[in-house]
Amino acid sequence: MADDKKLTTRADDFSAWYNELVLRAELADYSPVKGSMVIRPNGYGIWERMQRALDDMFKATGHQNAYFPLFIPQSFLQKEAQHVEGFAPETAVVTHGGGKALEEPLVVRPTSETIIYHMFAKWVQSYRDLPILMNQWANVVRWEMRTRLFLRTLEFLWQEGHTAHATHDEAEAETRRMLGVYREFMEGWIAMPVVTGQKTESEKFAGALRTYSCEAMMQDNKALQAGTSHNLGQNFAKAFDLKFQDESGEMAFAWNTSWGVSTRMVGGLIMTHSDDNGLICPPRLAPVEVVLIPIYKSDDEKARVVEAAYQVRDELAAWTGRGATDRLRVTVDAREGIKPGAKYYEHEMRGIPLRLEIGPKDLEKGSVFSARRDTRAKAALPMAGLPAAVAGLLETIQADLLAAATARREANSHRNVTSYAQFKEIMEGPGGFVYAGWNGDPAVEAKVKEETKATIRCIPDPEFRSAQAPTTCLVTGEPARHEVIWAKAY
RNA sequence: CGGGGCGUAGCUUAGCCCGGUAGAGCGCCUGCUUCGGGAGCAGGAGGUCGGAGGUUCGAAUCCUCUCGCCCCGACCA
Repeated sequence: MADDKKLTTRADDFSAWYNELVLRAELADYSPVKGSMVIRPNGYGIWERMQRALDDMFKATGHQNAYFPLFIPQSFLQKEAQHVEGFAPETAVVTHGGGKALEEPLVVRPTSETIIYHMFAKWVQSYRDLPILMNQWANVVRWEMRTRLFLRTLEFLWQEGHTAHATHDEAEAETRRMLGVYREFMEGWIAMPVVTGQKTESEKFAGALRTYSCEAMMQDNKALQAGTSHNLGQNFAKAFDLKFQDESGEMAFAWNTSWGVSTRMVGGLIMTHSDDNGLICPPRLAPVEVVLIPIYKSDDEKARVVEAAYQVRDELAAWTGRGATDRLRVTVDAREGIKPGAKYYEHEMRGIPLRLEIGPKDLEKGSVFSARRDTRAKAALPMAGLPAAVAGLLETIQADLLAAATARREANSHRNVTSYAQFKEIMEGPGGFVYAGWNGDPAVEAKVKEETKATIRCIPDPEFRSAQAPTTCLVTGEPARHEVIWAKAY
């Protein structure tokens, strides 16, 4: 068997495995422009399902979609000091249009705070105009030096929520609410467990008061920041003159929040679940949940089996037990000239959660043969009541993926690390999340990053903290101000 | 931008050191036999050897320049 049919294994070279998987599962491909990628239908289908689920959740929490322009006057970016410092180095700038030099260059948005709060300022006069709860689905451009399919590309797709409130507390509640929405989505749909928490000063968003994030652990034990939610305070409101008259007639600056998740989550999905045979996609996000493969020898068998396969497909697709709008997503792979085994490998590479085989023996027994993508467990399923059984199996797969990923994360989380030497050993060896005390000094973060490449991923929310809070700083031995999570990150 | 690899058919690559008819595997097309874990046989299509210049009777191969890609680092969702 030719080696080029197999992926590089995760154990051999995680990075090569990831790249090969993305290309071979036809999720994405390199484009002619360095650092940009084409998202192919298999990958875009996952993104579309992510969008739909998130969009429903945003609407359910009172947000409306809008769309703001791609081009932002360069001067806008400069109005908030932290913001320009953070983003100016990585912007693409348009200097010419229609064959002429522009009077003012236009920045291709790296994020849209500036233009959105400029517009909000036009729309808000009174406290009665607040809150504004808005979201947009858009592409943004950040001129990154080193890129990686889905994880970091020059251009990427995301959503950015932007809100304006009358009070700090309301903005803070919104910031936390949306972080919770992200967590619910990541765990419920991507089956990717996350630790939520607050970013340190050095890791927070440029221009924010506070940044919260969802941190996931990939199979190489590195952390992936999968989503962020920012309490922007009044920083942008002051920069863009976003003011309102409050109930007592006083003028006040609004309080803003912004929050975003991107196509990077597709990379997170891949690196959370997949194996050396290819993609493992959680059923709820899989464009195709079930593939049916007819198996036959003679022409006579073929006719019967293929017909039965299409009947089963129709029966599954017509089933409304999951709700009328959430039908089972099923296809039949009746291609001729390709042996069943070859089809198995192909669908496994592409991550279809459940395979059903239908052959003469199954027809005789009134059953179909099922094979799970995640565990590769196989079992016969009776034809009677098949839709409910399939739906149940898919739910089991979804739940098992989350459980397995959570168990893996916990197995690679270290909670009783008290010496810096021990910490270094972990970071040089297996890696993972290290929960430890920190004295709150940014210089310590910088030193540890320099020496081990690990950074503070977050100050975890209470539910993630250790039963016994660490009392001393991992590095200096001084009293700890926070328990933090250290890890190498993407 | 620094370090390390690499550009030969759609993909993976041999050939390069030592210049002399561009080869293989996979994939693709046609036909027959196959079909419950990557099928076999027969026939076939597919190449400006990344690009430009130079050396030479002759360059995939030697020299110079150049473009691009991947990996590692600094930066980041």
